[in-house]
Order: sequence, then C-alpha cells, then structure tokens
Amino acid sequence: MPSKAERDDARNREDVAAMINDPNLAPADSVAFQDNQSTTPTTGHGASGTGTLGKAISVLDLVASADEPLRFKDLLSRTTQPRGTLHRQLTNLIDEGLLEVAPDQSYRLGIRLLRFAVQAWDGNDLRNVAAPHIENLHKATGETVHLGILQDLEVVYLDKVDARQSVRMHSQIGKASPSYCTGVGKAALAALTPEDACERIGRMKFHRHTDNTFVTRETLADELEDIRSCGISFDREEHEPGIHCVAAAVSAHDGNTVGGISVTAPSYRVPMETLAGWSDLVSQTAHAITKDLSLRMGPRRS
Amino acid sequence: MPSKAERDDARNREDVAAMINDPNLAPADSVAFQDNQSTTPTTGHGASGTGTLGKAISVLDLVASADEPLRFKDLLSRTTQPRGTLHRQLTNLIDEGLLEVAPDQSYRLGIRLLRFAVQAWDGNDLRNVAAPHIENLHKATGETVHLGILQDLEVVYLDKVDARQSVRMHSQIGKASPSYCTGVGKAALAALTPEDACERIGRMKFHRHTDNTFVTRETLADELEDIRSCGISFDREEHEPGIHCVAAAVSAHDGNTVGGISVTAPSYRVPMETLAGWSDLVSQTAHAITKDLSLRMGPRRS
DNA sequence: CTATGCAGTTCCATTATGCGGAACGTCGTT
DNA sequence: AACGACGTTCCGCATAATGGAACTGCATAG
Repeated sequence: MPSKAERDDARNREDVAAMINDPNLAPADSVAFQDNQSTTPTTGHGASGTGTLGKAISVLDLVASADEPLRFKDLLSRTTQPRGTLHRQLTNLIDEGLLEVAPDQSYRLGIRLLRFAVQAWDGNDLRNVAAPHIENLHKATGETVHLGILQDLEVVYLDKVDARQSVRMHSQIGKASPSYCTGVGKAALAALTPEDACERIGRMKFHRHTDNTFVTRETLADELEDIRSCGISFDREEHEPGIHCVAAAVSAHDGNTVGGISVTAPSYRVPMETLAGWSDLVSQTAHAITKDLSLRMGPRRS
Repeated sequence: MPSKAERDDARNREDVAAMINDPNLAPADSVAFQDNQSTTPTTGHGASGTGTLGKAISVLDLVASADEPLRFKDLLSRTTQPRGTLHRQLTNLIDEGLLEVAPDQSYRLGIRLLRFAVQAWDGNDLRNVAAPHIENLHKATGETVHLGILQDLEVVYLDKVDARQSVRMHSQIGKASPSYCTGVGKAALAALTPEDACERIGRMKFHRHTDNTFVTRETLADELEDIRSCGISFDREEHEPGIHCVAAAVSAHDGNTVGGISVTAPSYRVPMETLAGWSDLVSQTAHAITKDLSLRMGPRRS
C-alpha cells in the first residue's frame, strides 16, 4: 500500500546519494544495497516501523535525525504516512511528552526523554562497569578516553573522561558518530561476526570526512580484517583532521552489545608512535572491562 | 553516583514524617487526595495510559521510576495489564531499543533513549536561550546555578553550572526533584495560575526531607503566595540539609512551559543574607531569559 | 522421582484501536 | 476576492492490540 509515496522518496534519495558518492564508492556489486530504510534516513534502526509503537518511534526518529527544525509538511514529505495518520501520531507523541512543538510549528524532541535517558544512562551496566577502567586509562595516558557502543551502523558514546575540561560539558555523550571512521566504531565492527559486519557495511553510506576516511566497503573490510588480527584499531585522522586515536573492542555477555574504548588525542601534540605505545594498555583495559562485565552478568541472583 | 544515598532517603522518609507529625498536617479535608496514581509512583505524568502509545510509555515510565531492577512479575504486580499484554508491550519496547533486558531478566531503559535525549537537550529552546545567562549568573555569584523546568509535579534540571567541578559530570541534569521543596520548583509553581498550582498541589505527596520542608498543602500555598508577591523564591534547606538557594521563575511563550533558575550554595559558606542579596540579580536574569525567549518565539519565520 | 507452584512465553478468537481518504479551516499571497 | 499551501478534523473500515487460556521450564517440596 505505500507504493506511491515510496516512489517519490526514492527519487530524491538517489540524487542525494549520487552527490555524495565518491568515485571510488559504489562498485557494481553494491547496487543491491541502494534501497535503504526510507523512514529512518540517518539513524536506520533495525526493525523499526513494525506495529503501532514502531511507527510512532520512527516518527520520533525522524525528527531526531533532522539537522534543522522540521515542520509538518517536512515530516510529511519524509515519510510514507498519509496526512491524517502522521498528524495523529504527532499529537499522540506530544501528549506523551516525547515531542514538543515550537511556536513556529516546528517539532522538537520533548524533555521528558531527558529523564528517561538519565535513568538509562546510569543504570547501564557497561557504563558502570567500565567507569573505573576508563578513569584509570585516562590517568595512565593523560588523554581523553571514550567509551562507546555500536548501535546498528553508528557508535554512540556512553561516557568519556576529558584530558582538560573542554568547551562544553557532556558534548559527546549520547552523540552518535559513524562507525566506519572512528576508532571504537571500527573496533566494534571488527568484533562482530564477519557476516554481521559485512551486512552492516552493506547498508552504510560513506562520507569522506577527511582525506584518510575509508569510503569504500572493500577498504573498510580490509581494515576490519587487520583490526581483527591484531586486536587494536586506530583512527588515523579519519573522522576529524588533526585528531587520532587508539581503540579496542569491548563486548558484552550475550554478544548483542558490542562497543569499544579509545584514547583520543590531537596529532600535533601526541604522535602516532605514542598512541601505538598505548595499544597494549588499551587492549588490556578493554579485556578487563569485558571480563568484569561477564562477571557481573554471570551470577544470576544479584 | 548519588543513588544509594537516595535510596536511604526513601526508606527513612515516612518514618521521619510520622515522628515529626506536624499538627497542621493532614487535615480532615485532605483525605480526598490520599489515593494517588498507583501505576506511576514517582513520576505521575499527566494523561498517561491513553491509546496504545500511552500504555507503552507508561510501561516505560514504570521501569524508569523504579529504584531497583524490576523483573517481569514485579512489573506485572505494578500494573493493571494482563500477563500477555504486558509481555507483548515489553517485547515491543525492547524491539524498539527503548528497553533492554539484563541477563537476570530485569528490565532497564535502553540506551537508544540517550540519543533521543541528547537531541532533545541541545535542541531545547529554553536551555539554549538561558545558557549564557546562567553562565553570567555563575560568574557574578561564583556559586552553582541551576536551570530547571516544571514537569507536572516535579522539577527536572535542564542545565547547571557548577561552582567547582563536582564529583561527577552531569550528575543533576535530567534528574527530577520534587517541586514543593526546591527553589526553582516553588518559583515555577508560583508562576502558574493559582488554579493550576492548586490543582497540582492537590495531587502531591509530601515528604519531609528536612525540618524545613513544607509538608502541608496549606503552608505550601501560603509560601507560594509570598513568592508570587515578591517574585523570588528561597529554598531554606528544605530539600537537603545544609543547602539553600535563591530562585526565580522563567516562563515561556505559550505559558505551558514554566521553569526557573537558582543560585545554590552550602549554608555554612554562604549565609542567607548573601543569598538574599542576590535576589535582584537572579530575578533580573530570570526576566532577561523570559524576554529573550519570547523574542526568539515571537518572530514567526526564523 | 514425581508432584506442585511459580515465572515466563506463546497462541488465537474477539473487538477495540489506529488507519487514511476526503472534507474542512485558516492562514499568507497575487 | 480568489487562490493555494499548510494544517486540522472526521468517520467508516480493517488492521493490530487485547487478554484469557494453554504451554514450557525451572525450581522446591512431598
């Protein structure tokens, strides 16, 4: 039933994809992937859109994944839902406090989410277990340490310890970054089963953030192979120019939670050799976290 | 992590209230209020539970507002839903990433909420507008400054600037506190229409956090009257012993968003007189924020 | 070693619920 | 004044949530 609207969408999306496309990108065999989730442009959460709740959440996701404030028509054009339906979903979300509408009729996420998130954050096992470890790692290196987890195609940062107090407080926490050009992202991808990683890579859209960014599925796959063999991942200024890091994967209990930790530093101050020298430390810390986590998970009765 | 301390509070609270037993407390006509929301103990969001989405969210709320990890049976006992229904709701929430299940089968909020919340947070108009002002207020006073908004019966803190970098980063941000015993809470309540305030007060449950906590609807209503007349609200160690603050209300555009700002300090270091001396400054800052906010709101086309 | 009870999961007929096309308001525009 | 774009409301229809009951698995007790 969503056939007409889908076609409209598809039109625009290919243009965008075409613009972004690096010459190296999109080899012949990748065409199978061109049709991504239409409802969740940047986020692309797994099995979204199923059931009433799913639809509602993908609307939330829609406004969440927008850089600019969206008005009703904007949302309408970005989804396959008919007007009436979308409108009702929006008002439902507003009633629940998950969405707010600014006086210019643009939709923003509601602050009620803040409360939920804080609970989620400080009840999170991985974060709690990792906290002392990343603190130690920070003390040992003196640099910024990140803890992130893989969420579909992106990495979201769960925690960090800053080298110096930087500009704004938890600037990064909760923020999502692409997995293919970050240390923890690549480490986490490499920790997945090769099939899983491959499947996800297939759904990625690459942006050349810097000259060093991996922008083809092949080179990324090779990189992951390297990471898999040596257990350490480097971001060689692939995401932000002048910033590089060492990272290692942390995987949790049931295997459906994978993440990583990293030590990040500006390249002008900390040379690559120093970073590489921290490899063992990072890797050991990552293993320690993984172990602690399974310890906490193992004993049933708390 | 203030969690353990909080739990201790909760245990003692009722005993303390019973011991102190203010004669003014619990007059005959207040019995009508005694039966509050049973499904949403601490949170008590307004019109929750309507529609499929509402039900789902109130389940979320249920696990959010629990101090201890909840298993299926615990949730079941705290809701009116039949087993099958609750179970399906839970699995739906898990599928959407809003909920996670620990290996001991206890439910936690999912980290997906983090991403949403960050968006909500830094897209929030009030916060953005207020940020420079509270920064200035901090510089002028040298003490901790809070920005909070009223959410039904509670205050959630949107932002803060710490006096010294305290223990953990955004310890307070996103946390909810009772409105009747906090500076910004009372300021915000006083900024509501008297009927609205009265209605909310009617739904409150009072805990005597300290000797100075207002624990009756009458004394609170009187206090609000005072605040309304002078435009400034004080927390005289009503929430935490040894901590007091000055606050003023900030109200937004359409009037459905009310909050406040406060300057908080330990009473041993900053006497009440100093605090009172900041009244004008706080009040002016609050007005400036309100004005800036309406400025941003007024012009339709951004 | 079977009986009993409890926690969690699955199933399926029923119907309440969300769906979505179309009509209606309401602005700003030429 | 007439138009057109954007937002809102309505209502018959069918999808999707409901909840009772049956099933599994795991304990502890008899």
